[in-house]
Amino acid sequence: MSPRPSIKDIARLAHVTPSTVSRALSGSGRISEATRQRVQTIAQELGYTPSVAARSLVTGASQTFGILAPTLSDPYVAAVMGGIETACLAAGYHLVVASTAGDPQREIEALRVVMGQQPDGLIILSARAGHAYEQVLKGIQVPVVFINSTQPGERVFSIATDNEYGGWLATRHLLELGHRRIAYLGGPTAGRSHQARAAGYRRALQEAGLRFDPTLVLPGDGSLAAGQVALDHLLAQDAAHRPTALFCYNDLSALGLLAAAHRRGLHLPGDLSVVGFDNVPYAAISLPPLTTVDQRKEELGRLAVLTLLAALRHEPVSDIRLRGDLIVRSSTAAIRHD
Amino acid sequence: MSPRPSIKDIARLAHVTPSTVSRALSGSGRISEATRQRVQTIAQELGYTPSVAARSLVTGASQTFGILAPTLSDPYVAAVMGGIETACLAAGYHLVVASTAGDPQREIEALRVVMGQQPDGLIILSARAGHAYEQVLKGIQVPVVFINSTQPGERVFSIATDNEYGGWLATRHLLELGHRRIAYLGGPTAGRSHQARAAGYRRALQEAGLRFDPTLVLPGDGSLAAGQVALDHLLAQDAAHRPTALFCYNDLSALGLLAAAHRRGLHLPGDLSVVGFDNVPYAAISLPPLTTVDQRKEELGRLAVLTLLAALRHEPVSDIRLRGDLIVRSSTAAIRHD
DNA sequence: TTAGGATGGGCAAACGTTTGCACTATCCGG
DNA sequence: CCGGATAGTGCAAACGTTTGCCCATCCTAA
Repeated sequence: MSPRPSIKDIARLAHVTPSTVSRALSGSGRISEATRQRVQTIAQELGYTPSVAARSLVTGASQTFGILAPTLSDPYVAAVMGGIETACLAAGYHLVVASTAGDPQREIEALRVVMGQQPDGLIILSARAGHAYEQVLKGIQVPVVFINSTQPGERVFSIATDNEYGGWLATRHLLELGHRRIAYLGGPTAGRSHQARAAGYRRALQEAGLRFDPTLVLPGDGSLAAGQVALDHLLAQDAAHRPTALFCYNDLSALGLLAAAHRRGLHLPGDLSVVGFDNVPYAAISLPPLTTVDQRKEELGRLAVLTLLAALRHEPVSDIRLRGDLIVRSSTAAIRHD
Repeated sequence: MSPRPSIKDIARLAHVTPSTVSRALSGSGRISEATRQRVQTIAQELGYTPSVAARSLVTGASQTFGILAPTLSDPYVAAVMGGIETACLAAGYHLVVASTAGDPQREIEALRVVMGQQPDGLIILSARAGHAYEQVLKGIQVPVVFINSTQPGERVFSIATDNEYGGWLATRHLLELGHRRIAYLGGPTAGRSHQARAAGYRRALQEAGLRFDPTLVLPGDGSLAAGQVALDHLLAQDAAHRPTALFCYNDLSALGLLAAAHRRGLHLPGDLSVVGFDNVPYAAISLPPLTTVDQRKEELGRLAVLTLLAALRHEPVSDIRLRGDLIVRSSTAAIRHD
């Protein structure tokens, strides 16, 4: 097993110096066509691949982006990663990933690990930013982009779903179907995304000339269980007062509610129209398939990479709010007039 | 924005040479306690992080594993990645990932990209191995481990779910519930995994003293649609002959069948017990929740890393077949005796 | 006192690449 | 026929680290 061929091996075989080989391979500099051909052929035959280590040592750029994510096994994260990966490959960048498991201690550790690779940029996926990052980020010289969270700092950018718009979109859809008593099942109360979605919900109601009724806002935490609890809550109300439609903070709680509704013999969307948020894979095959707001996850990832790329070229870049699309399925229907 | 501090900067401040700094930081070599302290303090203050590029250039090891996956957005891949990532971080290794999109052309490209980082090992997740990899793999000096597929070669290993066992497990569960007419909804006919699961199914039947009935094997391809088609197929048979239980190649087709069954008014598990394979996240919340064979995905990833680590230490390693667990939920029930 | 070992640290080479500079032909115009 | 531009290539330094080897210094024991 011979050691990997280096630029010197090629040089020897081609009867030129290493510098000529470098130029011939990179295409930069003035090189005769003949030499270029010869060198490239030999490189091919030897199965030469340049040493990134050596290259980045001298150029100072690693052609690598670092990714920090709470976990890789979550479908949402996975989808964003997919978008990141595709865009990176296209731009000739590599990806170094580390997961933080949501553990603040490991966040620091993961950041250290990733930075060790000297990435040219950093992408951070983290539900709750702040805290740990705040200080550490100051010591970082490369551009950073947060996905669906923000953080102040220079050379720090943000790509996020427009949650307010999404909430508005979902609610307007229900309004257009004729619903007037529309409830909102909330998410983690401290979360920005929950508040933004709630704000969109309220704006839509207001634009429709409806008064906001606080009793129609159900507490939740975005879990499956939250959906089931919420259903109990709804059924406890007397039928006359019961909302005819429900916008859920996310698909997970909406799906939990769907399952519970099914067990309780509630007919959807006849008895209740439900809209989720996220468009998780399962929403397409639930019973009934769930109307939801798609968080263009791949696009989030793609834009993050593009932002990094632009920042590296010192082009002016600004934060991006991405508007999702409403995916209408069968969990919503026009209100019954009976 | 000053350039990252190097070992030389520390050396200057500590009034020692770079070599001493290196030794003090790495803990190797004979260094006085006082010097070590001083150097480490200064390194800390400067926020020094070693240049992996320079280090791997001289040591020849990059402390990096390369991952090749068809995509990152698939939940199955994501789960395996999670296991890989955790194990890597624990071992102090980095992760460089590239996705192949299942495109043979891009597979080569991705492999080239990943190898460019000079990883110390390679993990390949690819449903269908062979083809593209066969030749390229020969030129690779580092150990390689395939997950859920195999490939001959030296320093090439394999970690795979024991599909035969899984098929046997699922079928035996149904047998223990009293079922005697048990159908199997197949997967992609060319796939090894499909054939192994089918083999397990047959072995279980045989052990129970039942004759294998080819008409109980339904063609499929592992898609949602396949499950729906399969249900039509089942309902077309006259009730007396209809199987009372069904083992599906994977959860996806099982879920497709569940949804179709629901639409057709079939009562599960009363009219039909269904077992899937994979334990996708959604299986836990389907209607009814799906009994399935768990593919210990995180464990697959973890073992892949461990195998690589062992191979790098030149310890003897062998391929691993991993046995999944049966997750009993509500889509299976004892046969009705009526 | 002195030889010998131990201890602490410096020197310099090496890893594989890139790139500014210098150098030699060759070519062109005058 | 000569001067200068230009094309093609070589030289050597530099990137940040690790590590084998050597050199002081100091301690210990005979």
